[in-house]
Amino acid sequence: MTLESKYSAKNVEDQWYSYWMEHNYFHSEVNEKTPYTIVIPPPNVTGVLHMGHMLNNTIQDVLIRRARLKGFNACWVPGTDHASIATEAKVVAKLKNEGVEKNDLTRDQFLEHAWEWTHKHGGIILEQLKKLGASCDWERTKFTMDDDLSASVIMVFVDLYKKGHIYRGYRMVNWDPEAQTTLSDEEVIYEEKQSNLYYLKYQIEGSNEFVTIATTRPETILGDTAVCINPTDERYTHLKGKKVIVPICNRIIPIIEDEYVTVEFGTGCLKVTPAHDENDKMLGDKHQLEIIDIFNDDATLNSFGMHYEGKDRFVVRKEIVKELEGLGVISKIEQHTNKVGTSERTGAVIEPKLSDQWFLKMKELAQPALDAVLEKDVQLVPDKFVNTYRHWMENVRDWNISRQLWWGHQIPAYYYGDGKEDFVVAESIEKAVQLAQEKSGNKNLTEDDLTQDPDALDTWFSSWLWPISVFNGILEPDNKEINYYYPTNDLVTAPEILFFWVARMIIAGYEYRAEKPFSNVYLTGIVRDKQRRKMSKSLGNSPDPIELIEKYGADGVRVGMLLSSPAGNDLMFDEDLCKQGSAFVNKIWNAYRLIDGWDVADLDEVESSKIAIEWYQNKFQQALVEIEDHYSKYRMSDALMATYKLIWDDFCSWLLEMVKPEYGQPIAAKTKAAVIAILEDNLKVLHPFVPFISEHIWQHITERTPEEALIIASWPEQRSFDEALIKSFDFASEVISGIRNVRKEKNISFKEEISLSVMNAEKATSDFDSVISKLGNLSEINYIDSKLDGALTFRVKSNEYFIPIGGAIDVEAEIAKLTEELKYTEGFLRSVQGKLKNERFVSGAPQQVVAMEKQKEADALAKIETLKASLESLK
RNA sequence: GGGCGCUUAGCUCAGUUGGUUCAGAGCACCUCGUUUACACCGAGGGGGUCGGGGGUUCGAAUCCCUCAGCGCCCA
Repeated sequence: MTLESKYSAKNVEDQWYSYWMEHNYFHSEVNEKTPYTIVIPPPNVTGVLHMGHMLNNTIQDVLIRRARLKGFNACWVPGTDHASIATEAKVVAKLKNEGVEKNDLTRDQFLEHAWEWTHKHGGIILEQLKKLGASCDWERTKFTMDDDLSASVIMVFVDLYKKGHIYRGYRMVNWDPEAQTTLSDEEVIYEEKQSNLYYLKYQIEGSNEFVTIATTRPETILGDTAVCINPTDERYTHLKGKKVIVPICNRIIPIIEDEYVTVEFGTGCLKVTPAHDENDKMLGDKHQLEIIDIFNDDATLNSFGMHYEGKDRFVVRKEIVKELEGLGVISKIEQHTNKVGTSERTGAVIEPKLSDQWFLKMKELAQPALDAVLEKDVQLVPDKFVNTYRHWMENVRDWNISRQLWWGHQIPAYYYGDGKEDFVVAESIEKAVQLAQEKSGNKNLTEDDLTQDPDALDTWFSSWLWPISVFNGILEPDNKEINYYYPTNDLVTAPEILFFWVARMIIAGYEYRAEKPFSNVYLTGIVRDKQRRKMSKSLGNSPDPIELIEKYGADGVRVGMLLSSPAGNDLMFDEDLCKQGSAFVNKIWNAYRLIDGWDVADLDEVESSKIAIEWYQNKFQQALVEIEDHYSKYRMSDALMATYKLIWDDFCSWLLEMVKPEYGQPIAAKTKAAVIAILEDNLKVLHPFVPFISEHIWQHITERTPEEALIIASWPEQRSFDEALIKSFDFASEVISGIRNVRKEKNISFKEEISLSVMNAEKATSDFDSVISKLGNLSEINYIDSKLDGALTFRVKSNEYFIPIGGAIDVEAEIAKLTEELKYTEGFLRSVQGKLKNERFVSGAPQQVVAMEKQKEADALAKIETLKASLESLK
């Protein structure tokens, strides 16, 4: 196989992804090995890849590939969820475009369109993940509306209902009038808005007196059923027990007293609209007020809106203000900033609305999930999220699981009468009939008498089962797959859905498996642009991931994503990071081209190569420990950076330069073999980050059978290493730097050989002399006892090095340099001695620390001696 | 209003129980270099009183208090 001089990511990546697929390396089956399992956070089935997915899935792929190399039975289950709100909204919009209204269709007709849409757009995102190199077990791809997963959802609903955890309640919900559905609290975004505070005068019944209330929503006065004052507010004592007349509709409503009212806010007098405000609802319940709902589902006014019937709430607000002004009941209008809830999905202003909803009681179910995290049975990474998690779980509210949508799992509740309790919950209509007959005592009930609840379940109500249901652990709780793969190991997801999804999965895990769903939760940051704005389609500030991959290669993009993504911290994405990633790939490529180009000969191994290889083998082991440590703490960017520096600095800049034969010269066969062996270990460590180029080079080194592919190779074995050898090399590298500096200062070309003499006060090992010689292009290294005249000097610790040069030495400059070094070292010595003179330090600090300070003192003294002697000889 | 967290080099961030020159890394920047793997390169270099103030300690980026700014969650 010839080697391309320019690395072409695209060809290479397509080639090896196909190869991996062809040999089914991603597939996992239950076997005797230890499993390592990840379930993908299922993206929206009709969604497309965005930067958040890129980050998230790169991390998962790094983890799964590493686990595979470490010999685990690695299984990464991919899939998608049905995203009921988002998908239904898209289908509705598409139909609207074609002139079809959702309400003109039957449920079945609509679902047909939705499925069509799903089949047409579904799974694109999974294909995109392949471009990234994701090594998911594609044979296991799941969708939350697959038959088995749907059956799991229904079964769980019925089960929880039977256990008394699910109930039906008439509650204030966040109504999205545009999507015409309920949103959970978490799907509502509160935005600060500039609005008006209107002061309205309500006439006191049987009097000419008025009372003034303040409101931001004058249109809701038509739903007012009381006015509330604080019982301690002396301004209104005389109003107690009286009634007021609501303007326009002239409804007579009571004045009630409650400490809830803030005396200082507005006029200290509150209008109460129980149907349209959460707090007013609370007051309404407490004081048994009438509830008057003035809105239709699309937020236009209903018949209670009188002459405004059919008009939108915001239109009415403007018009009613005019009418009120005309009536002379507006006393003033103030500017006011308040927080307005808007829909995360449609952006519409949320309308609080009372309706019948299904709720899941959370308190009891949440307890084991809370304990699991507090006891670190489930570990959150980074653990700063534990506090947030605890706070949420301790104050958990019941989960509203109804959505007024068709796309999703229809709630398995069947109504057979008009009474509040005239319903049953069952897996199928047949069972429902049976239950309904029993419950009603009416043996004549048939399927035709039953109406299924039209609402669908919240999408999270299916994805909370994901780690169980993908292995069919709900329907067949004792099947061998669930027993083997569950609990999974790591979950990688965004902190935004810690409560939506992660907490609920843990809850479901304990409820249905009596066990956690995963051991570790790695919470990634949010991908933001340079201006710290969250990347989003609407802002148009997100690069197209597929274009990025085409430009920089998947390996390059993976490195780019990981370079700056510490766990839980937001990632300020910058294309330059991908550039850096592809530069790294390029570096690896060229290093291999160099090695590959060496001609071998039956030569003795040269001294410098021998020691260089020995050094690198030890250095590699040291790096391996560090990398392992970073992985164990899920510090992915640090693990990558340690690998990056190992390859770029230690392998390329040092090792290869040390063993590189002169141009055109052959290399000892033994040396090349050793370098190749080292390269192979490097490739294994690189593989999780840059799977494509590592496999490509691996396969090029020699002919490999499918069983020998890098993707299923074994991670390098951890062995002990010689730290002293590494330290000696560090010393030698300082000597080499010293030589380079002298060359640079004096403009001595690298091609020109020079001689080096050393006064070895440190008794440094000569093991690396051959290396110093080679990289410094030295003609010789002399060990001497007295100073060399007419030479340039530099020092490493207390060793002094001399480079004789032709021509005069600039004595003044040398003296200046030495004086500078002396001054610095003396200052350093003073600070060290200051510590050592302090009795409380010597007695108080640990022995080790004191010993180190003494060593520093000795080193400094030795160096000062060297410097002084040099200065003396120059004078 | 309540809770949690953050502030270290131009940028993005490490810095584990206070103690190896601990003030670091990568990028960016500056200088030099057409050495035959790589200019997506090589060799060097500059740059921070660790947000301000106070305290504990022999010793503080690290612990405590306080002020300022920012972010997130909940109400």
